[in-house]
Amino acid sequence: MAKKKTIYDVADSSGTSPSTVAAVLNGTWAKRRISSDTADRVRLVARQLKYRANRQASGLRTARSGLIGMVLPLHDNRYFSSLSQHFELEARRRGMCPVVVSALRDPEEEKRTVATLISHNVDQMFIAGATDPDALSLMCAEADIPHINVDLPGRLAPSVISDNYWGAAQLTRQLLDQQQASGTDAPGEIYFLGGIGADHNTAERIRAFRDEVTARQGPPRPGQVIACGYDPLNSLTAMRSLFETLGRLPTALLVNSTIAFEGVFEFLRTLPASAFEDFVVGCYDWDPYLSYLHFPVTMVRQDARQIIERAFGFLDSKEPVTPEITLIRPQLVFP
Amino acid sequence: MAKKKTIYDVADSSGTSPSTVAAVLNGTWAKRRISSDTADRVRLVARQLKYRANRQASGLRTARSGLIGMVLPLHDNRYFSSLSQHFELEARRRGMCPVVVSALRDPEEEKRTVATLISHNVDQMFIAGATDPDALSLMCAEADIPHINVDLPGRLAPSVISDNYWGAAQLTRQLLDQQQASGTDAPGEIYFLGGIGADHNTAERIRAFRDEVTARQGPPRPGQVIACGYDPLNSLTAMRSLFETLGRLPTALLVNSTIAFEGVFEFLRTLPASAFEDFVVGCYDWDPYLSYLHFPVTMVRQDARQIIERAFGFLDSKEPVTPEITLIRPQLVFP
DNA sequence: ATGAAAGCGCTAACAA
DNA sequence: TTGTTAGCGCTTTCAT
Repeated sequence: MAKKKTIYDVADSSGTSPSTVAAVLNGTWAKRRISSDTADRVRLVARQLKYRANRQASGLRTARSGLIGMVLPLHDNRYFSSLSQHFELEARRRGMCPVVVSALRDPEEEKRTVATLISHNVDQMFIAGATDPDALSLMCAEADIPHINVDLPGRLAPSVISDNYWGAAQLTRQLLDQQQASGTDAPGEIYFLGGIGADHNTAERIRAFRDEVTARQGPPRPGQVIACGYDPLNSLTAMRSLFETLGRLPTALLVNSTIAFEGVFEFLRTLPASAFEDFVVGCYDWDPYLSYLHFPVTMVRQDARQIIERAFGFLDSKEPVTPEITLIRPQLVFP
Repeated sequence: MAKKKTIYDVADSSGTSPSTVAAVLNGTWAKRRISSDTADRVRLVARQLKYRANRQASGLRTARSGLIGMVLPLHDNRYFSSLSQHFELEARRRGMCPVVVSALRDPEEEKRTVATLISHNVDQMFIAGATDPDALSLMCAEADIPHINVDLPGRLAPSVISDNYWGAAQLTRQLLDQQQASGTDAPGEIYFLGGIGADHNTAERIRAFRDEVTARQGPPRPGQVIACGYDPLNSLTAMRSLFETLGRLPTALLVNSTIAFEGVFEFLRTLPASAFEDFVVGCYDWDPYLSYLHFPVTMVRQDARQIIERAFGFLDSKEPVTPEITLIRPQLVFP
């Protein structure tokens, strides 16, 4: 293979110097007042030689890279992939190369990932849905890399997250309204299912659920909140035992994630149509097909676009960095 | 902020030399036969100083980067995100840092993306679902970067893609069987809807559809294949006008993608249950919720894991590179 | 308006 | 077993 061309090759072939070539080719143009003659010649030769800049070299020199990193739990999840999609869009708009890496909610993997990205000198970092955002924050801080938390809040950097409390409150209220309309709003009749109590987002949603239920029906029993995790298998089991305990469906149910909903539905589908007569259900998170089931589902759709835009807003601004939390309201999607 | 530590700092503080430090810290360990004493001392000091290797520098020197790139159309699509998820997994397993960038099926964006990745000296490249794989192949070849096509085949590098013909043939046959079972298998009664005829994958699926239909009922009329694109709005319109033309649903329908299916369903849901009596439907591509609709849907699930694994197989092997196409059979998912 | 040269942090000969 | 040194390709003073 032909050896890679460098600015020296271009300089030689165009009868100029490396520094001139560099200036012409990377827009430092203005500083050095280069004649448009030379500039044109350099560009021509560069094209002929198929010169390609080496970002490692320029990065080494400038201590920057043009890369912007994002650690993400997973790709195959509608909400997360929506985050990364918008992240890439905004990164591009800023002339940077987005680098999204998933770390599977594994704390060690998250740290390794961040360390790797730092070693490649990413200019900025998005920490999305990390299990321990602050640990990653520290790493970034030590490397002097501007960074921001997204989806889950941290204490050491600005965080832009969904307003989980608000979203869950709206959804709960909606379910309670529907319940009331069908006259089945007896205390103890609405349930929250799915998620992990220790998780910040789930905790906020549960808090909202409790508050709203309390306002209408008095404080819920502990058994009304079933934080059985996200796995469909768990939610299937939980749903089945709930049904067996009650001898029927609850009159209202809030499912915490589309994934948990899969398990719930797996059970629901086994029931006859009559079982759904006085049943209202909602899901925190959105999936187009959820609106296509044989009973209506109210959903909460998180605003990935706005979350990302606001997050970039923090990184773009030259304001001093304070670890404030910005809440972005999700959208209620009616059946 | 404290200035960044280099191997020189570590060398000084540990009373050794830069090359020793480098050797200890990056596993060149074996070549230089370093005493475990020095090694330990170096590692200790490195930790104390919070030394972090600079991959740009080492990459510049070695003409490698430890990065492995992937260009992808989109993130928010179950199949693609499944591809990237497996890609990352395998990349990690090989000690490389995966860099996935989406280019929105925009040929220019694809080229820009690949150029950027090349300029960062990625060691290998995955070209997934690109609009013009060969253009990207050429760029990689010029930069001497081993690369591979995935999801869509190219002529200049090995390609690992779904066996679209096989999958669509299976699906079509399944639909024809069901149709036959209900005695509605009159010629002209099965339709293919969605996708773009010019797209390789769609073309293969249509070819299979044609062949299977021909075998059973004789060649389909042109109108039985409706390649109206992927947009749900288009498929909604197409579906509606098909219904109006026939005065009812066709007895069998193969929808080419879950996205197109959204539009189809948007129309179907407006119909009374009676309309579905003699209706069988299949979808090329998989979504868990599609099995939850009020009528059964047979799906084709592409095997992202195997596609990625085989693709890595090509890159791992030292065999001479030939632009062969490897077909991976998808899985038929029954309702 | 342009060139020369130092140096970013690391690796790999080559010495010792 | 370890140290010295010459680059990798680029940017950036400082000269001219």
